Amino acid sequence: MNSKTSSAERIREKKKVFLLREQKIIDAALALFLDDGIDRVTVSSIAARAGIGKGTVYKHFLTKNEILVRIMLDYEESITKRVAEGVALSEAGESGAAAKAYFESRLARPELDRLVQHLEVRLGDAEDVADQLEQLHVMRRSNEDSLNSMITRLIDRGVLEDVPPHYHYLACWALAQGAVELCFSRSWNYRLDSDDLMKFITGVGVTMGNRGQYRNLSDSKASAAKPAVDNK
Amino acid sequence: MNSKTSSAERIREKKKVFLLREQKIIDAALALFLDDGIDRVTVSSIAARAGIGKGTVYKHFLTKNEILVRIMLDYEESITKRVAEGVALSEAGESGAAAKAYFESRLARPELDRLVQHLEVRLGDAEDVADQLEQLHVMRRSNEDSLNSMITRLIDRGVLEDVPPHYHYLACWALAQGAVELCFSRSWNYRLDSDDLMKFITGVGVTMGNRGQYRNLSDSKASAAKPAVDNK
Amino acid sequence: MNSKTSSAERIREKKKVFLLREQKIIDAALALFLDDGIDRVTVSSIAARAGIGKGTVYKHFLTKNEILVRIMLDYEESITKRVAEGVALSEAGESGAAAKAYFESRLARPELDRLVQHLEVRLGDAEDVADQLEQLHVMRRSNEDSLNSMITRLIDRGVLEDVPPHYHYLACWALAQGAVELCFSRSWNYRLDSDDLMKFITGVGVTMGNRGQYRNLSDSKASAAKPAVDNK
Amino acid sequence: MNSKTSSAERIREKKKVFLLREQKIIDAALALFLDDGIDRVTVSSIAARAGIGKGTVYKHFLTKNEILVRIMLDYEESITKRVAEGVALSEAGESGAAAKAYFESRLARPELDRLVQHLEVRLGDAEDVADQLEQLHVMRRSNEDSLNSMITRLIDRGVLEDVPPHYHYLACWALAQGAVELCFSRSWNYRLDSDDLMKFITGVGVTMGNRGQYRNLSDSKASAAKPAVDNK
DNA sequence: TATGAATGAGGCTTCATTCAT
DNA sequence: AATGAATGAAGCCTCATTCAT
Repeated sequence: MNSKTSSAERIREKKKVFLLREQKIIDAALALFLDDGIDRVTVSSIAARAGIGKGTVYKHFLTKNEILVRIMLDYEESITKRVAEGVALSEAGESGAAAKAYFESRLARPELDRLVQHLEVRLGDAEDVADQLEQLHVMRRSNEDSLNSMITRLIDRGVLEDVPPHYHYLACWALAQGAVELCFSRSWNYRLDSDDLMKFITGVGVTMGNRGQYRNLSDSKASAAKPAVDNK
Repeated sequence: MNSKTSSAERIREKKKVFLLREQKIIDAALALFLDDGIDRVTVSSIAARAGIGKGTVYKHFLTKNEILVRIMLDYEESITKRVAEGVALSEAGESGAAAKAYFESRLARPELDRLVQHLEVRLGDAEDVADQLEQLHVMRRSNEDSLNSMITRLIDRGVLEDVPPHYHYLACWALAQGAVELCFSRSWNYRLDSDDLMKFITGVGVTMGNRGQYRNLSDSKASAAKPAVDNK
Repeated sequence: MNSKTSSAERIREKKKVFLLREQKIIDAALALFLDDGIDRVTVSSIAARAGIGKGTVYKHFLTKNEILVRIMLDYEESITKRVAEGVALSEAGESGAAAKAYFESRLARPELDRLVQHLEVRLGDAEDVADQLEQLHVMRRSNEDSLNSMITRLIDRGVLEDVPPHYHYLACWALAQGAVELCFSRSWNYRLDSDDLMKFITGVGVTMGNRGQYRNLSDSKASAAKPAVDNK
Repeated sequence: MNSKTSSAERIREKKKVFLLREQKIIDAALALFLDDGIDRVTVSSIAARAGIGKGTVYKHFLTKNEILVRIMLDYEESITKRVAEGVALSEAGESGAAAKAYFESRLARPELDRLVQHLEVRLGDAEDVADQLEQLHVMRRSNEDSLNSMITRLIDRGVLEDVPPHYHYLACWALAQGAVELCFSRSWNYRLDSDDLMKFITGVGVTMGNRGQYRNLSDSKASAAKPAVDNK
């Protein structure tokens, strides 16, 4: 009996150690990606930073790519969670809460968000992690239904421009995506006050698509100059 | 006299052929990048696609990276040109023309715009081509002055939110950047009607930052929730 | 306790195997250099001759050049050791022992000595291995002090010509250097009896610079013709 | 008649121009070898330095190697000539004149002499210039007969040690060879007063092998210490 | 005749993955 | 179970030589 217990204990213990090490690998990889750039990270360096042997990494991940997707999945999960909270708030009446939550969560650690963006590009259509990538997309789309219904409601209430509901959150996604990239662009002189700048962009994101702002481009010449007035 | 002429002719002819071949290389590289993904393109494959020998590539470009920057510079040039036209229009009174030109030129060939974005990341801080990259940034910044004064005027006229002028065009940049990425994101179900979606986003871009839309996030709880109310 | 021992054993065993393989690489490189000439030796061929994979070579040496310096250092070490013994003998009274040891050690394997000379030239000022090359020179200079004092003593005793002490060992170095090259020169018909020839040269080396042999070249016309007479 | 003359003139003129250009190529190659090191010289760079096209180089030399041998042959010729003069002097009574001429001609431009040494190694047994290399060796050996008879006479007169005559000039060759290398060795601290040092070595070379200095190495322990005394 | 663009074999090096210990 | 030495495919770049103009 005792031996059984201790054996079960031991197994549980081992699993725990195993999981801890897995996390260690991911943390090491993440740190290296952020420090050195995607290109310069090798499986060797990850193992070294995690303080384990290179072969051990392959006990946890079948290929190097799996480490990458894992980082992406972990990140996406955290985003999804925060957005879900925002959506709940929105449905409770705060119309902008979802968008705000979305922006804030993606801009909370822009360097990480950007890394995930780039990892995704890098993976391209790697065959070995096709499944996990699909999983990632599923995750991202998981909010679509609730977003759609939320936005539809806002449209019905006249808050948002009456366009297909996904236009709104795709625009949001695009702006957030670009905002993250903006944090690291070398093409601009201003980068000091990025905090306030990000608040401005978030503000734009939260209100973008509000009624009265969408103009068909064909007549934008005439109307684009005066939307502020029109809204009154 | 005749011989002189023909000799000069010949030299000009050679230069033309040379430049044509250079363009051939760039086209081949571009096509491969778009078809196969950045990683899978090798100097060999570029040469093969261009129908020339591997060594010939190095008569035109000192390193592989130089091909990449060249693609970037060519693209940036076309963007810069179109934006300059838009800025001119804006100053002639059409307040949204600059932003519109910017969006339209970047969204004209989103796959190319995206490629350039990724090439830039890939290049990172490659020591060869550091100069050309700087040149690229200079090019991008070249519009800043005219943008700044244009926007300042719009702010003075009360069209745009009174924030530092660069907030406006950086937000624009971000949205365009994200919009491009959006075209290729596999995370969303809707991708059929992208034309109209892009118009919507362009519309957002053109009007973003117009007066009355920016709310300080510090009190966003209170205020962000109410634009919907205010609008009624 | 047993496990500890065996673990330590295993580590030691591994190190031994590792070092053996390293030696294998060096031996393979050495053999190839001597057989095929410096130019024709590639990392691939070294690996093949050592019976290992190309990549394995890079577990032991960071660059190809490091293999070269390693050969040089190993050789220099053996020379230095033998010369140090000779110097000790010299100081114990046998005035020519140092020079003799020097010549004998360099002429023991002239093909190897020559190889090292050429490797050094080939390395030129390769930036990798700059450190190791400096180490090599340090090693060579390490005997200078003891040589200087030894020779100074011989000069004081009237054995050697009274010139700056380093003249003597530099002349020695030069003769040895040339003697080695002589073994492989294709410019001369006689090469059969090289053993006896080398003894002759060694004899020259051992006695070169002994008193009465140095004539200032400025009046050599007059005097150089007569040492034969003087000696009688 | 006039046309014939002018045609012959023209041909002669052309040949002259052709030969001048050939010399230009050689000079360019030589300069580059000395400036940049053997490895870094390409056919392209030679052509550029000579101010002609790369293809033109191949009108004068069938392969790159032929340029190298040509440099070697030119140099050897100059040495041979000077030595022949020295030999003549020697036979006129100045016993050391040949050796002295030899040393002085080789040490006159040590960097060039060294270059030729290295070129020879680099060429190894290149098949394309095997003939010319043989020619080079023939040239070097061309003096052997006169050297042999000259030295034999000196041996008979008791000036030189009674060993096979070629021992003497091979030792000379070796010392000169080493002396040249010495000029460029990085292994020694002293390199300032090289002029005087070279005179010392030349002195050694001129008198090396004079009677009384050669000791069979088997009994060198006993005798090597006292030759100076013995000679008196 | 002089040219230099084109060629492609061949060199060095990196790194994801495997597998024997 | 953990390790890390071994592997070799694959990539970038150089340069002697050729040949069409």
